Amino acid sequence: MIQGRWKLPILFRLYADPSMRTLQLKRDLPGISQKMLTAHLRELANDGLIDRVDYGERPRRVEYHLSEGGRALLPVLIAMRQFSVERMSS
Amino acid sequence: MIQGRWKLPILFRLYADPSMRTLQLKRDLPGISQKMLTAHLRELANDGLIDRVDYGERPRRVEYHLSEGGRALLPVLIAMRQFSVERMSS
DNA sequence: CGGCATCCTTTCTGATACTG
DNA sequence: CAGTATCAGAAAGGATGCCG
Repeated sequence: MIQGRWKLPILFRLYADPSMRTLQLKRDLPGISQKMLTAHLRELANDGLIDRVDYGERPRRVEYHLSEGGRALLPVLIAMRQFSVERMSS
Repeated sequence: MIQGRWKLPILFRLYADPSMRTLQLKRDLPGISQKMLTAHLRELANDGLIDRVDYGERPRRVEYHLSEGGRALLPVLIAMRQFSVERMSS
């Protein structure tokens, strides 16, 4: 489920910020393409890790956040962050 | 570092069994090809997550195990396993 | 604004045959 | 036994233009 160039960056972003709009995510993930952003968001949603909320407004407004199932992944993200911290200081 | 079809399976295997020979790994990872096994093992070793020990015997004997740096990844693996358990039962 | 469709390139993976 | 080399197909990723 987390295989993919931007899966973890997206999840970490939604971990830091509970609710993000599409364009916000795009801005906060320098280098990601529109295509991969939507593709990965769709996959994450299909896997039940994130929720997608379309407010049906004009202009469109779509928000993403970690789902309940996705929050079960938090221990993994936290452990990953800890790992990266340890790795930097060694 | 864990991106790749077999990276996590390999790491979990070395987590369960502290020392594994190449052919053992191949046997315990049904479907992996010789190429991907050695490629991934080399990458994991280059990233400092596993140690590779070549005993220089004939026939050859090469063993792999989690390195000290790789054991720093254990909390991640444990959290992942917990996640998968929770996911199954829901 | 958010997303699709298309095209193109790169990367990844697997099958097979071969070496010391 | 462990690893390499080569080839071919599949998959992933990026750039661009278009739509409601």
